Amino acid sequence: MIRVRIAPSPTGQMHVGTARTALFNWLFAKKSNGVFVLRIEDTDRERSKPEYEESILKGLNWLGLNWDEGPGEKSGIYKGNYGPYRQSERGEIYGKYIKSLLDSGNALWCYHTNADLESEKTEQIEKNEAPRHICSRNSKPLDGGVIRFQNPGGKIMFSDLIRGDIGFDANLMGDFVIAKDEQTPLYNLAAVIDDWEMKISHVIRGEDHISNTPKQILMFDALKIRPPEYAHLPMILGTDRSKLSKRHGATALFEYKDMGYLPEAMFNFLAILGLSPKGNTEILLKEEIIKEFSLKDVQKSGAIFNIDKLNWMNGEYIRGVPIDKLRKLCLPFLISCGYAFQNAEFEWLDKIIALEQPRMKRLSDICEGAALFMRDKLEYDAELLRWRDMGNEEVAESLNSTSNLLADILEENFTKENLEKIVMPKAEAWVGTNGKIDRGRTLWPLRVALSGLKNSPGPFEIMEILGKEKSLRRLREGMIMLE
RNA sequence: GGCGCUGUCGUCUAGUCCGGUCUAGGACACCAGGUUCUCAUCCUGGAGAUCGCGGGUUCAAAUCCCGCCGGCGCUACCA
Repeated sequence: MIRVRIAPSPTGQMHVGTARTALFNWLFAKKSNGVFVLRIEDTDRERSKPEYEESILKGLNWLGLNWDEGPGEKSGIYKGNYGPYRQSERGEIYGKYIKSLLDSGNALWCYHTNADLESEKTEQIEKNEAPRHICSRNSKPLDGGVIRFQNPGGKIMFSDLIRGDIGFDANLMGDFVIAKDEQTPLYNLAAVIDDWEMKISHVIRGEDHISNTPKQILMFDALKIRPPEYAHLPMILGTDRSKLSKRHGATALFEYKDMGYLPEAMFNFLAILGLSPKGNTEILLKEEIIKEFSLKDVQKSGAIFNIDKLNWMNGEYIRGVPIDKLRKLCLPFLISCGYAFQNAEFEWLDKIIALEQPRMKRLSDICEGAALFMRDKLEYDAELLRWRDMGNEEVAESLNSTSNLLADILEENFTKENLEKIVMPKAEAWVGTNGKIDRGRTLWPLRVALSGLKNSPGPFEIMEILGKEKSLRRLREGMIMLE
């Protein structure tokens, strides 16, 4: 039975790296009909915060990475997921193992002072040796103290599912600390115990854990239990190739949600970051991603988080969303930039959204797109109305004649098709000295007067949404600006 | 410093195990042309990688061997 886990520590907002690790674990589990477990590693009581745990659970939920078991009840806020395992609630289990390690002599109390340890370390570094502390039973018992693993030394080898054989010299690691006291294990011990207790078959985690692996294997051996398989994923990098961090921009999953990225796009993007799909397309359905997933195909080197590609991919996903659903997704963004809509206005809003859809890379782009329809008075430079070598009077004349044409159309016939049928013949009637039709003489001033923008959707689409009265008013205002 | 991981277009990668089919393929970004004015979408095309560097083996190396260099990670009573 394949059993995997994601074991984040709630010491910050959910990171995209954590999301990627979770995704790969989830994919591996789904692919092999296994079980995906969520374990909150909150043994560091100082830094762990409930709000960060919530960020993790919600983040997993947002991406659709549901976990398959947990000690708690299925809870409403996480859409029917179980409460997570928390290391802070498993002290008794750890205590049992720590005691057995102490009893068997595989671990012992160490009472060396920080100052002693520090000077020992400095000395070792000066001698170009690996910094490590080897502790013996002769240390003088004082208050405080920590529990150290009695490192038997030797060579440790393990076969990484992504990188192949990796070897370490255990003698270089010294007697590392495994617990603060008999109830409080540190990360490495807690992970070993939980992975065993939870029958985890494969540990799929970030590359930054490679050097923890030999220590964990040593403890598995001391406990006479079998270690899981390991797979270490490459890191997600910032543009300077260092581990993705805040100075590179957004690192929290929810920052991306708040910027208007769709979970489906994020899922797809994260899933192909560091590997490449077989076909020529990288836009893949969730089912296809699961079907194609294989740890063997995962790249070994770190991958830069390429925001350009995410933007493109998000745009692709936005284009695939049905309008009524896209409206629901856009509404919060519209509200946050100060636009409110009644239910009765949704039909009208939908037209705007449909128009902006091919232009959007992020949901937040809808604000800018909707602005030209929402504003009462457009503000732009009259210069913008001029097409090529046209003078102000020519532009005003163009606007005026178009305006006259439009005035004869009934309000209910203000549709893109109708408007086009009536205005286009005028636009095509103007032929330059070179014998070429110059539609721009009609269409450019018209579109600018309607939108106030250098770049915008077409004039007919805009007019359909604006309606007759508003459209004509904007043309008048344009003409006034030219005087 | 020590230990470990890693190195193909700007970026993500295919190819490396089993050397020739690789004048190195795809995706994003970029550039150009086309599609009713601009933008976006869409379509077509283009540019872009002496396969980190140096040796060696071979008729033949991105692919095998050796050396070097670079990048990153870990080096906590954090996880």
